[in-house]
Amino acid sequence: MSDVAKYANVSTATVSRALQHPESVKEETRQKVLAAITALNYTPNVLARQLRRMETKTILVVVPNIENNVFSQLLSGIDAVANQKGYKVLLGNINHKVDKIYDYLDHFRQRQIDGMIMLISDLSDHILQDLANELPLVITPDSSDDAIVPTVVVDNVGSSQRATEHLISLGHRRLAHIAGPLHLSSSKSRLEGYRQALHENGIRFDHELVKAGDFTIQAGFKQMEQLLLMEVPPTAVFCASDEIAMGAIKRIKQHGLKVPEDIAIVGFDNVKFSSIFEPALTTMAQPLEEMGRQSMKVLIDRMNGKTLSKNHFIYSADLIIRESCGAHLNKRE
Amino acid sequence: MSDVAKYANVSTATVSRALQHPESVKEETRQKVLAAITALNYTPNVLARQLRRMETKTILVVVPNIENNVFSQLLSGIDAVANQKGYKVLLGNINHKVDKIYDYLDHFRQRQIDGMIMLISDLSDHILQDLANELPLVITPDSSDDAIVPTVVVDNVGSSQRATEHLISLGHRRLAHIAGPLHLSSSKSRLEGYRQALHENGIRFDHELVKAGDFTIQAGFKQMEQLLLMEVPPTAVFCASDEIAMGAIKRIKQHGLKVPEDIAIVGFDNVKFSSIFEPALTTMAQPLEEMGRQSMKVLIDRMNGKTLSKNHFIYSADLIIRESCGAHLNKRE
DNA sequence: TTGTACGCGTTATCAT
DNA sequence: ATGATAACGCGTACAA
Repeated sequence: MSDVAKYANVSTATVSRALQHPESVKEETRQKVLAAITALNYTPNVLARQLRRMETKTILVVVPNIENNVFSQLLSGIDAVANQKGYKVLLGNINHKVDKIYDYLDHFRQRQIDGMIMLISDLSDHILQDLANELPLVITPDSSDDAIVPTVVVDNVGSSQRATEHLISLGHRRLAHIAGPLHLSSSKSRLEGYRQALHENGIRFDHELVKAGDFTIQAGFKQMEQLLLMEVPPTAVFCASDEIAMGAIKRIKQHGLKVPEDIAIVGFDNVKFSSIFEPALTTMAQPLEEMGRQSMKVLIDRMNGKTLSKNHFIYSADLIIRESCGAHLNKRE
Repeated sequence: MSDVAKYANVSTATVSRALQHPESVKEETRQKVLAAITALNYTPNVLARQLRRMETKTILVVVPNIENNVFSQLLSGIDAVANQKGYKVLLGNINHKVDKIYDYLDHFRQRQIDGMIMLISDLSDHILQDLANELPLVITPDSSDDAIVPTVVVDNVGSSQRATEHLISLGHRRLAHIAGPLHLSSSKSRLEGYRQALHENGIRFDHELVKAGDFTIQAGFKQMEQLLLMEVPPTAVFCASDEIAMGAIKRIKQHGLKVPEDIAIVGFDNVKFSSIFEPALTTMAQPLEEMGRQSMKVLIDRMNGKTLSKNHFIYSADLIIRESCGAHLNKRE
């Protein structure tokens, strides 16, 4: 930079200004500086700038597992607006080991990041709160409703209620639910939506018909097995994720039954493969990429010190009717 | 840091030494410093350290599209060893827009990254070469064989040959190939493997039986359509990716034919969903996570200035036999 | 073994 | 509108 200054016959301060606050510099000198810069092929040292400004223009995204399509879609949205706004995104794949979050927290303590988006909610509320007091933080897509931390979520209760009601409208009265890990609030909310749908339609809630595991294919397979063992198995199952739904369907087929003829299924997420699965999954589509974008936008506002009028952004999921629910067949009476 | 120094009655230099070169400091003073550090709850400012050392301990991973399971698996492996070795990984999702790579190159010019792993090979060889001269660079999993840049790849030719030979061994003589984008060397190599398998088994290579698109389900669907239109359609298809295979199978079913009875299919990648697809995909499994790990290891060596005896690391893919190839049925004669 | 002092490349403050 | 200078926090050459 001092070379540039010399070459342009100005001080380093002016060079800096020409780049940072072009309006505060005479057009003529600005041109001189610019010329010098290209002549010497100078690029600013961002490290020094960061040290001076105490900011990194970098955010950290903590993700439970990149290989899950849900998270990669969110990540994709986050990355898109981050780039557009000049932020870099640091990947924090904790691979389901919650403890690893603490390692990443050091990044912040050492001022290596300006903010953070968490794609996981396993942390207790007060830890999150402490964190949020220290640095700009946004949580998505799973968060308890009463969090004071800004969140971007889908209306899990309402969406699940609609999914369940769709099955009810198809004539089902004996509906099961395969939930995700019940310590996650999204799982709890989806269960709650299922329960409300039953309630409003005068169907008794039965504990036996609710199984919980994690969000994987394997869990769906295993929980469905339990359901099939019942004296009177359900005629429809609302699954808390598409992967669960796929696992469940696989198990049903193995049992010699058909989906949706014998048992109807609705999933959640609208994961990429849900449309080519057989039968194609009826599912609740979360606008994941959009939610990722919004998370980043909220975070940026936060980092810029804007006090937001709104802290929680709630999206609604779309019911995508395909084959696994049986809506395309004759309705039952 | 100066606070720590004061608290411990030493100079800042000693504090620094106590942390960087513990052996060059008396045990007693080291303890004093450590005590002061915990007492004041001091954490070093990494930015300043980086400025001083001119290194960031950060690498950039350029990925064509995070939502693709192949890349997220690689990323997962990269991230794992990066963390372990104290590196941060910056995500560069270019979303198939090759031009965006140039934006990321600025990160390097501005010394924001120490090295780079590219999960894409669309760049011409000499651009890559130029890049590699400027900074540590590793390319995976798609790269031309003659690249001077370090690469971590799968043996595409050999693997594809084995995949094709598997179909031949099942009695097929009229085999088609649906390739990926032919400007990618991995696509070219897979086509070459297919060709060699035919050649070595005395089967004439027929241009008509080779279709190319990209690696997506949609492409597989579309290319299979062409194949089905032929007067004598193939009895087996080797697909350059699992997604292509899924699309192709979908089209075949729509046509009223069965897989593998009427047409046998082999895919490539062993993507997560390939095992629950119906029929379950026979495919070539790349050790993607391991390849990601290896890429990061090679990059670290590079960044440490080690001259590697070996620049190209070639993994072999495993043939995973499931249902889509028909091996579980009676063999044809 | 430890302290002094400089420099890494910027940017902000204060003068001019 | 511009220049001189201090400061960001650390690591290291040199001196002691």
